[in-house]
Amino acid sequence: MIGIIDCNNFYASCERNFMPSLNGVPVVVFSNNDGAIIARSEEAKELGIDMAVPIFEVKKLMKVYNIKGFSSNYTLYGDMSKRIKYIIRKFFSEVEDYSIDESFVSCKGFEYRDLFSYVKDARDKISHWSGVPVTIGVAPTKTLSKLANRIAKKKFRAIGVYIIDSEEKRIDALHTTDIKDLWGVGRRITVRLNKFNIYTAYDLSKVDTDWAKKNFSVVLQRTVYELQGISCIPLELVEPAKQNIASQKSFGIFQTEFEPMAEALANYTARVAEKLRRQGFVAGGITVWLGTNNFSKTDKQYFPEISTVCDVPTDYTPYLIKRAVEGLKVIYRKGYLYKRVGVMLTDLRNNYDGTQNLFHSNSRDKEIEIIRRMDRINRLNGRDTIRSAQQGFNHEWKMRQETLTPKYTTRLSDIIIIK
DNA sequence: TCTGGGGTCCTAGGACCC
DNA sequence: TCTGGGGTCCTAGGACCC
Repeated sequence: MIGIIDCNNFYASCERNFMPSLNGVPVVVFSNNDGAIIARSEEAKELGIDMAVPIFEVKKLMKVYNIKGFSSNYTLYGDMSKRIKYIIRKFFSEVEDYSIDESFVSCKGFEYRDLFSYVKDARDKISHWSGVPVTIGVAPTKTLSKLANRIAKKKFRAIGVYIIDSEEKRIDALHTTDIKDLWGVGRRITVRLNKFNIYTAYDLSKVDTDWAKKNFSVVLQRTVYELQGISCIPLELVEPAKQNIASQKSFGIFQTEFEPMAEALANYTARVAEKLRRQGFVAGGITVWLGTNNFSKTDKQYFPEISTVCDVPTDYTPYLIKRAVEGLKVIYRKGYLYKRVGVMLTDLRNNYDGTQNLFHSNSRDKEIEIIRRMDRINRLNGRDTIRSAQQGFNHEWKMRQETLTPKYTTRLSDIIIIK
């Protein structure tokens, strides 16, 4: 049996955890740049606030019902996630951290005790100790455990646990689930499946698995097997090495000129390079892209992209910034209203994999020393205390975050002392 | 006026190898 | 005049996830 532990309304619950006055009050969290809704408390859902709606469409509604809205605070959510996962490991020894707010756990070996009371106790303690309520679904496969979790949220909210442990419960869960709500079936596949008269998880569980592979893909074939109760998506207990690290952000206001965008790009590159070093990787390549506002019906659209290979795989920020800005120079055109710029470090490998380029002088040792000291100074004195000149100081492009809460758990200056 | 960001996996087709 | 078969690797694009 496999369990999925899912935090309820995670971002909204994190905000609420540090502001008890928000209990019982409708709360929403905005996407970066305060653009759209990405999390809602139960109360906000009941008031008809949908997921991914642009803020300007619900501004009125928010005012009328006094819905509290917050800019997303990923530093806070990331740290809360770490704490919750630490607690989860007190109750389950085999855990796959699946996303910021979800973990799959193995319930193998629990046949010898009362599975329900063990999971229920774990659920209550994880919720209580972390301050973020969680729900647990348990079933023979990952896909079915997701269904179980959904049922727990919809029908057994107060209990917070649902287990599919009989044929009867499996069939019932399949009948009451629409294919569009299935893990692994998105918008496109839903439309195509509907054309074959497949509307519920039950319909899909009845199709021939070879047919699913032939007409769709192995991905859908696996989903069909999993719905039938045959597990074929295993728990991944070891986190696979990252392949890419990327950063893109929308500008607070449209940009037209090269310089401010190069400045934004240099800053995003500095961020991904830090992340790269923290994880002990070097990057073999770098990709840069630009984009106009794809929602506009009247603006000219332009979404260029360029990929280059580093001379030597590296984690040296000044080099990466130089390459990124060179790339930007190639794809930038005057005359567009730009909405975002992005950068991705690709072809990641361990930094002890010391590939050397025959035609480059061996200056790597010096770079390592420089970057090590820079990271140390910035860690002690704050990010970007030492920065590349290209990163600038103006930052007129920076995203909107008008209702950002403090980084309660991670930044010294934000910790509130109660006397 | 105003619409997020960071990832992964799969597939088909082309280039290339012997 | 007539020109194979089996395989790998890479890339772009599509689809999905939270």
